Amino acid sequence: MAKVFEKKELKKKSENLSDWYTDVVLKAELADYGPAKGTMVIRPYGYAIWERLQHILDTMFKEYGVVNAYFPLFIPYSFLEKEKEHMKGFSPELAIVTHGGGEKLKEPLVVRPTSETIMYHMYAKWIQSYRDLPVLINQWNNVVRWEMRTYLFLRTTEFLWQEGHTAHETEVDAIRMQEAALAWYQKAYEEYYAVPVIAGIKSNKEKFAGAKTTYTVEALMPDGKALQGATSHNLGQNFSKVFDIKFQNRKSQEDFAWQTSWGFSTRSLGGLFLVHGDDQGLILPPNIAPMQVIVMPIRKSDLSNELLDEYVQNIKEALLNGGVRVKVDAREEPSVGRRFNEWEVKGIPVRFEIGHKEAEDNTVTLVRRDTGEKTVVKRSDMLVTVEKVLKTIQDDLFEKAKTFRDKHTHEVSTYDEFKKIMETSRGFIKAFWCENAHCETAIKEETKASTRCLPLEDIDKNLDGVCVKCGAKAIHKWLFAQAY
RNA sequence: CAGGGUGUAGUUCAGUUGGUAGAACGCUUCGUUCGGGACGAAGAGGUCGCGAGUUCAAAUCCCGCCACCCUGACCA
Repeated sequence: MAKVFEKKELKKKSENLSDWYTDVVLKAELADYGPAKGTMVIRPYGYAIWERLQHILDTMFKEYGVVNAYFPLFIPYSFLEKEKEHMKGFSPELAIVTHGGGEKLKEPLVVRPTSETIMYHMYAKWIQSYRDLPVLINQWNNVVRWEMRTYLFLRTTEFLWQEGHTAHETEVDAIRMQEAALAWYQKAYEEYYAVPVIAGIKSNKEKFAGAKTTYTVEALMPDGKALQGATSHNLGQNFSKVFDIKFQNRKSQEDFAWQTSWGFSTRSLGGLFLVHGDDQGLILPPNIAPMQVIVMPIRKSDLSNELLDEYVQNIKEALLNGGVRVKVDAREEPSVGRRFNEWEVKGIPVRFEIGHKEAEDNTVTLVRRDTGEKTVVKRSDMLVTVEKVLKTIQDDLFEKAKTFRDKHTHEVSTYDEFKKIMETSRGFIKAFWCENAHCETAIKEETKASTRCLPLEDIDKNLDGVCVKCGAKAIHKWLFAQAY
């Protein structure tokens, strides 16, 4: 097993997850605190990760036929009031502009917490006929929700996301869209973030304000709390009826559009960082890492370094041509040990150490960030080996996270077991629930665990059980956890 | 909003009974180094969170305010 070099200044993940998280986000230069409360600056390294994710999701959206657009940041206050549930859900966390240009506004403007209302106002103008459908529009933007307490990436006053908003002829079409979005999110988490998720449907209490149903992907964090990774909503005709999105259908009848909305935010990055890091810092899965390989030339002052530099350049070009995202760290300072540490904190999956030895032997020394394992690789095998190692790291990280998740998923049949787990290791709990909101609220108050979802794979199972809380008839095992 | 904590150099912090500002790391320059946080020399850097007060004198004492962090309720 490879030697592990301890970080002197970094807080230990193994001791306190939340201290470690804050520390690593700042030291890896992912983000910094903004001057106004609850705001966050996403620094270039953190933003590069977000840009990768944007590219990945955006490609999937476009293949499906979703197009991008941009809608205004400001929404007339009255728009929010139109859909009752939507208003009720969002009113406590709205930022409202009351003055502009030195004058009090006649109608206050809401800084968008989400764009259903303003987009659907426009959709009503654009949609007349079934021939205008479907409308599949996404926007990459920022939204503001005035949270009481904020946390880097996981909960900030302003956050970045994409919000897809669609209108369809039939509910079947809408549900197909809703499911497609959920599948994209699952894929982003599992294949790129290497974070296993459970896809399911939200309870009435937990669903999006104004939605008919909400799909979610839920991930388990190392402290046993769950992160709602992304959501996809079937809005039914709730919004089309209040925003008057009417069209004439194929039978020449007037009908309201069937709608969906779906979103994936920078919160997901918080989950990504929490899941994979260790006491040495971040570990980024190769598929999402902006830099997959960091090449470190190791110079000698008593030798000419010309050949070494040339060899390093040659390696870099070969990697780039092979489609590997690579950066060379040829800085003279600080010393090499410190630079190793910097890149480890940043979680670059693979490091190449290239000194005179490697340059002479036509090799590279390859070091895995996740295991610390060092191997000497022949120049001729380099590209194939790197690709293999990157894939192995990606798979290993996913498996490791999945093993943890499965180990911390408990099926319980009694409320005592339920409470005991919540008091100790936490994690996911699968238990029968009668689907009555009273029990859901009581469980949350008593154990902090809320329903996360009814896993999709269990929806069609009609089991014969009793509610873990009240003992009434229950047909589904729901997934519970304390939420982030 | 409630509870806890903290505000002094870029960062982390020390600063005794009130006496006029310190350390470490970081930063800059020069030189020697580089296979796991190197070393030497020289340097730059402060409205002690803000306001009012007590005092000959306040980082230090009193009063008020503000900001941020952590823990809860809310939430993607």
